[in-house]
Amino acid sequence: MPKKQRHILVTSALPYANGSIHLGHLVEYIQTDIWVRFMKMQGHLCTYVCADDAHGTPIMLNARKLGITPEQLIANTDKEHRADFAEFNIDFNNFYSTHSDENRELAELIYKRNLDNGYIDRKEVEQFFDEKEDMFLPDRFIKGDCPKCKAPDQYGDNCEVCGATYDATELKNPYSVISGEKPVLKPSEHYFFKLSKAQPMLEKWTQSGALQSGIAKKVTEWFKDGLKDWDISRDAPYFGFEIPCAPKKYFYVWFDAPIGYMASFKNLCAKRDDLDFDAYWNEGSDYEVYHFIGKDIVNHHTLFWPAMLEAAQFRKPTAVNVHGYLTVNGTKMSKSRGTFIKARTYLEQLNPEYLRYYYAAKLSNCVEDLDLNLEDFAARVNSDLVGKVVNIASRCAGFIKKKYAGKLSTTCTEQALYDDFVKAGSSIAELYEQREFSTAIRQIMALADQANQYIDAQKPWVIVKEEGNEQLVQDVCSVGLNLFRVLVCYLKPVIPTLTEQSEAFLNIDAMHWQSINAPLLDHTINKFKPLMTRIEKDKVDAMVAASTEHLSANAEKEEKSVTTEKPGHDSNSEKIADEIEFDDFAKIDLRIVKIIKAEHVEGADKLLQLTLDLGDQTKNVFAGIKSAYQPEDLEGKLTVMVANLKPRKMRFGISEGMVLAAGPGGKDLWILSPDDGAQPGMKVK
RNA sequence: GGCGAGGUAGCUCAGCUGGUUAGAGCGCAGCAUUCAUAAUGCUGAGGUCGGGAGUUCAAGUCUCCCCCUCGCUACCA
Repeated sequence: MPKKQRHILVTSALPYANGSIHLGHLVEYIQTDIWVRFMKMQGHLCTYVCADDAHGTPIMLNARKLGITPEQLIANTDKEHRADFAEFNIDFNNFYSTHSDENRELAELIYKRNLDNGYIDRKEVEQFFDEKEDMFLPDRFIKGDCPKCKAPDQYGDNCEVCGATYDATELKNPYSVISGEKPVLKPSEHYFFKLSKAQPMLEKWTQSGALQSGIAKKVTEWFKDGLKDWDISRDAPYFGFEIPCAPKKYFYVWFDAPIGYMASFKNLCAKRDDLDFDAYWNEGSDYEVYHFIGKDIVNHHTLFWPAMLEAAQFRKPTAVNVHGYLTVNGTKMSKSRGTFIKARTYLEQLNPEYLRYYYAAKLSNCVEDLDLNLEDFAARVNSDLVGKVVNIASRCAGFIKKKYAGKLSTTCTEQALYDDFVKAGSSIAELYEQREFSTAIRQIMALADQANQYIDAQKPWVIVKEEGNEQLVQDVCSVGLNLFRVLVCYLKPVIPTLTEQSEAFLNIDAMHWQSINAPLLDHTINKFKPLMTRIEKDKVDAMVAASTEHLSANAEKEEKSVTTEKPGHDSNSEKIADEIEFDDFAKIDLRIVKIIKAEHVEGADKLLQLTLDLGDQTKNVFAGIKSAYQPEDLEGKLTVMVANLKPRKMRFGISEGMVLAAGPGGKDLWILSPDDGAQPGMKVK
């Protein structure tokens, strides 16, 4: 029965135009592409758009390094990305760029409406500035020593060694990655999107069923402390769009990136009569819009983006579908292990449909990570696709071709079996729609087993030897090929190329979901050619070898420290840290201080606020020692502090250093005290 | 430290609202078969369902505690 045709717009996250597509990216594009192909097979008007995310400082600087313009850089990347996607059969209806006229117009329009509706604020902020390069530095372009574990050369947002997150201004010995100079703090006026104003709407929308339950729950955490306004401007020089009426101020790349979804679609609408931009995007539209994204950008798509849309009187997404990360052989992708595999490296060795199938066989609608176990990958694909599915055609085709001139029987002798296969389609369709691909695949493979069992039970290779069985052999093999046709139809969203070749072999038109309702009878097929060959281990090995980068000893150590050891909690078993130079130690200015005031902090469970006398000055320090000390017990005591620790903004004020204490925590915590005679301000050395 | 997700056969994973001897595929062992790209079919071995306690007539499935993995987050200075 014909269902109502739905109008569906689907997007995958925009790949950044500063790097190559790798197998991690492909989880998302393959997941989305399968879903879209399925929807199209159902007869819906489903449109899949994407674009390169082309703006931002990294692109600007990388272009500069290569001695080309950012426009040239993104044009090169565009070409590369398109080629990779095309070979992986990612069938975008449009692949565009955020650096486009449509995107500029839409970004300006959305910004203007946001402004008119009172969602834009201006505030002065202090940021690191590279005086030599004459530019403000994003977090990733400032490095320094981790304020927590002191690991050198850490980025301005978080430490890859100990995992701490912090503001760039907290880094010790900061330097600009671009010039190497020490950055200075400089004020600048920034434009903010008032996310706080959208919070009531978001609290409702995020719990309305548009998100997976796990994601919806996580999002509620962000609401607890109130949403912070979002900085959407960057100062020149910046590769992006200038903000209207704000010279030298540019839209932050993350502001115009999601607008790129709309821009790509708008660009497509101009080329197609059957797509009306407004019908999809105007407030109150009952057409469907879905975003497929990874779990790393949930906040952008569940908070910023719907808020921007709401504040610009556009409709919000129907749903945001989040998937997990890819791991390879059970761990994070790693360059030194050769598991950071680029799309192109894969394509040089292996058939893209292998990967599409393997991902499909493991994807569900949950946010769980997906593991590409390379051994399992080969075993699974070889067994399922080559051994089971393709084998059905292969073992029947010969008889039909040789003995019956390629002609299938005029009747189906196993109508009940065939009908079972057709019936299974509704459950499989439901699973595809729900993005439960792994379950769908399992059901399809169970059918493939049944088909092989049927052929095995009939043994056409035996009966063919007896006189008078001509019709029976033809019937059995015709049933086999008809079952094969159903299987391939169900797999079509996953392995479109194999399906296409099968359609050519079966001599039929491109299949849609209803094509297999009745078996092929009295129909001539073409010669069978191997549809898919097995994955050879050498190819997988070659791919890993080609992906293996031999890192410098230093980088390798860094990578190791990320994946293995974490700081232990048991103080007694804590290993002595790596050896340091005296100079490293000398950087730490330890001083004797007198606690002249100690008090409780309103609203803090663990902190005490200490006022410390260093002789010639006093410092304010928040210390997490409330569990072990009463304020009155501390006042008047001498202790030791790190006096040159960079001040850190905490929830309750600025902390200008730290006092030293030992112990596992809780009540077992002891601050240090000097022997009698030490005076406040004395340097500890 | 808090929150979330997860820990089920060698591998990849199913197990809904608690209910008979815990499942599938792959791998492995044996048998059959040789139409098919060494493909297929049958049979079998393999798990104290992360650990412990509890609720219950009954727990992989519910509660509590603990351990491990992965995220996010913090009063981490």
